[in-house]
Formats: sequence, C-alpha cells, structure tokens
Amino acid sequence: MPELKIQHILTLSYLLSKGAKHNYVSITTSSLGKSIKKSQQAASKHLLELEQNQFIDRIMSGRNVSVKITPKGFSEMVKLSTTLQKSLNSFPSHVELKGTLVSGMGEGAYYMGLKGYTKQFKSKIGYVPFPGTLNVRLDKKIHQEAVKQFETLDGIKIKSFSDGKRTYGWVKCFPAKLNNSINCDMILLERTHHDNSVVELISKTCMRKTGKLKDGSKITIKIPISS
Amino acid sequence: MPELKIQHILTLSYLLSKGAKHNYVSITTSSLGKSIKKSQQAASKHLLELEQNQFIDRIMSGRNVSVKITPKGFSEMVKLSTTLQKSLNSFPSHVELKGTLVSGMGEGAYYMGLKGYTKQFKSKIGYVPFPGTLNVRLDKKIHQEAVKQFETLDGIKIKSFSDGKRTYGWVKCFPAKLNNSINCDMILLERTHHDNSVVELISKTCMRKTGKLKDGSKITIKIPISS
DNA sequence: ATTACTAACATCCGAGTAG
DNA sequence: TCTACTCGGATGTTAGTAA
Repeated sequence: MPELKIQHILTLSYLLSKGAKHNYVSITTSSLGKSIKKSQQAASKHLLELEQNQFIDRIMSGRNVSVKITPKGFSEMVKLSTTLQKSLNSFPSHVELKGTLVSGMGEGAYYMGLKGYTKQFKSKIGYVPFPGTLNVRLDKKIHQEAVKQFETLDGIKIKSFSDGKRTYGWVKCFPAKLNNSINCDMILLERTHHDNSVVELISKTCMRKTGKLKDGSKITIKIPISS
Repeated sequence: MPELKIQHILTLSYLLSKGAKHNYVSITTSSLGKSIKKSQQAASKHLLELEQNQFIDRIMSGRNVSVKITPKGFSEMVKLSTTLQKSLNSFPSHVELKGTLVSGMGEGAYYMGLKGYTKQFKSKIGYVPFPGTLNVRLDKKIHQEAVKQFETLDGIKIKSFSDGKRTYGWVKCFPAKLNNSINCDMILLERTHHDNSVVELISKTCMRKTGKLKDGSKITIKIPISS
C-alpha cells in the first residue's frame, strides 16, 4: 500500500505547519485530533499509518510522540498540491456555445440601430454594429444553461437611456469569436432576461455574408472569460 | 452536510481539468471512475453527492451526464488548495537543536587549525575559526535524529587534503546561530560520519567566552535551511 | 453501450479502556 | 495525564443488476 491516502493529507499539512519538515516536532495525539477535527484515536491511527508508509518518522519519547515528515511524505504532498494547483490554474478560460442560426424578427436590428445605443457601442466596443443581429438558437440544454453564467458576469455595459417616451434597457456585451474566425460580441439584453435558448450576436460586418451563413447553419461561439 | 468531502476533491479536480469551470462537460461515470481510480459506481455516487451539496450542476441528457462546477464548488477547491499551498510554503525553514556543552579532547582544535583547513575556511566561510571547537551533546533522540538530515544536505564544503603522510577528510559547514545570538558554523566531518550524539561548532571568536558558557551549559543551535 | 439502485464488503471513526 | 488497543456503528466502495 504505497499510496498516500487523501485523508492523511490534512494530518501532514498540520504537521508541516508545526515545522515537521526539518525538525521532529513533539505533539499529542489528542491535540492533533482536535486540529484535524477527528478523535484522538483517529489521529493516533493516522500517525501509525503514515509511519508504516514511510511518510513520517516517528519517535516515541516517554508519553508523547515526536514526528518528522520524510522526503517521501513531503514530495507526496507537493505532488498533490501541484496537481490541484494545475487544475485550478490551467482550465480552459472560455465558454463554448453551439447552436443553429435562426432568423429574428428584425427587432434586434431596430433597437441596436438607435442613436442612444450606437453612440455607446462606438466608444465602448469600438465599432457601430452592422444593422441586424445574428440570432443563434442553442439546441442543447447544456449550452442554454451555460449562458446563464453571463448574467452574473460584468462584460461591457451599454447603459440604458430614454428618448422621452420610453426607456430602453441596458445591454451587456461579451467579445466572442464566431466559428473560430469572425470577431463579434454576444449581447445580453435587460428585457429578455429569462430566455436562454437564443443568444444574439452583433458585429461590425454582416456575419451572414462574411461567414457564408444562412438559416439552419451550425454555429460555434467562443467567449473568453477574463476572471 | 455543507462540507466538501476530501475524497471528492479529486473528482472536482478532474472535472476542472476537463473545462467544467465554465462549460458543461459531458462525461461517462466509468471514464470518471477510471480517472479517480474508483469504480463506475463510486464515480456515479460522487457526482450525485456533489450535486446534492451544490458543488456541481448536473444535467442528464440521454445516456450521459454533463457537469459544471458551481462557484461554491470552485471556491471550496481554491480554499483547500491554498491551505495546502500555505503549509507547503511557509513552514519554519530552520532546524533547531538543543544540547549540553561538553568538553572535547582538543583534537577538534588540532585538526581545524591545520593550514590545509584554515586557508579554505578563510575563503569559504570568511573567517579563520577560533582554535577549539565547541562540542554540544544532543541529549534528546529527536535532535540526534534531526542532525542526520544534514548528511544529505550540501552546506559549504571544505575539501579534503593530504600533507604527504596522511589524508584529512572533508568538512561540511552549515551557518548557524548559537543561543539566538552568536554566529557560528556547525561542522560535519567525513571521519565521524556515524555518531550523531555530538555536534561540533566553530566560530571566529571563543564562544565559551562570548557566550559565557561552561561545561554543562544548555545550548540551542538554529541552522537555517536554504532549500 | 449508459446510470444508478441494492446488498455485501471494506474501511474509517470514536467510545471504552488497558498499560 | 499519555498512546493505542478492541469493537461496534457509520461511512465508502464495489459486485451484481435493472432500466
């Protein structure tokens, strides 16, 4: 049984914090038990098992135990830590959505073409969108669900405005890549907050033309996540 | 039961490496089981438990499962990872030895006073040792054992030399602090490789005088560890 | 092929306790 | 006090299997 049991990691971690890397540290099994939130008996057993597997050196002196982590034990800890660290730091940092191009009702184009919006687009995302949004229906549940996380992300915020008669809600933009080639932005609208089965894309150019797309075309959208 | 069980960490770690932070990733329980070295059934149970505790979102679609890590699950992973990381990086980086001053037989002074050694001392540790080594008997087993690790450490190496008649072995020096005040070096000799109950210290000055020490005085030695 | 149930098995933990 | 044993109950894992 040359494997380090995961439940022993916390024990080793505690011992390490006590300085057991270089020195034999004197401890009681009950204090150790308290620290790792287990009983005195469990702590005692942990130490015995760790010693058996040569993860610690253990010296009995009178009534209490002195313990030092072996190079083997230490390297096992490092191994696990870096494994964790790696998976925490090197996950893919983008969301991938797949769906089908559908035709909208033209209302997207109407709203996005309003001066109150276009002025902000120009200054905040650097271009005035081609009049007409690309509607992509997300066919799979997993992609519909994945969109939800953008509700809590910030993106680039286009503020709401009023023309005196009515108010037009804010728009959040997320820079994205369509079919791995065309730069665009996915937009989330304040009004259509609840329906995640369709997402809207805007771009400087007409994506239907530059991407040779028509209704029913399969679409892949990649949206990098900054955080 | 709002606690993350440790054995689930590996499951989460695997999911994370698959990109489950931002996207729903589709997996089979048997492949997951293989990855975490458990059975298919165990993997299935892990996922169910993780879902129950809201560490993952889980979507069944037909025959397989898609999974995404929740912010809660992610932050729990970060918590554990940083705990580990901290204990790995911030342990005390010195060895502490305690013992009693004993009188040597003067042979230490004789050997260390040889030209072949003093010339190297001057250039490598910056001073010519006061003639006479300080012998410290380590009374406790834990300190005797702790000395052993220096055998595998490098320290500052004083090379062996020959005067034509015989060869004088190498000496390893480890910068140390005596009783938290006096700078000195602990020396390990090639010849007395086996006895760890006594360590020898050298210093620029007479430590018995500057430290007001006599035979029987209690001694504390701190030796920083570089690695 | 898949997920996940039940039941048997293995492991872990802690109360009691000896030395 | 202390460590560490036994043992019963809780928990985790797997084999078999249903759907």
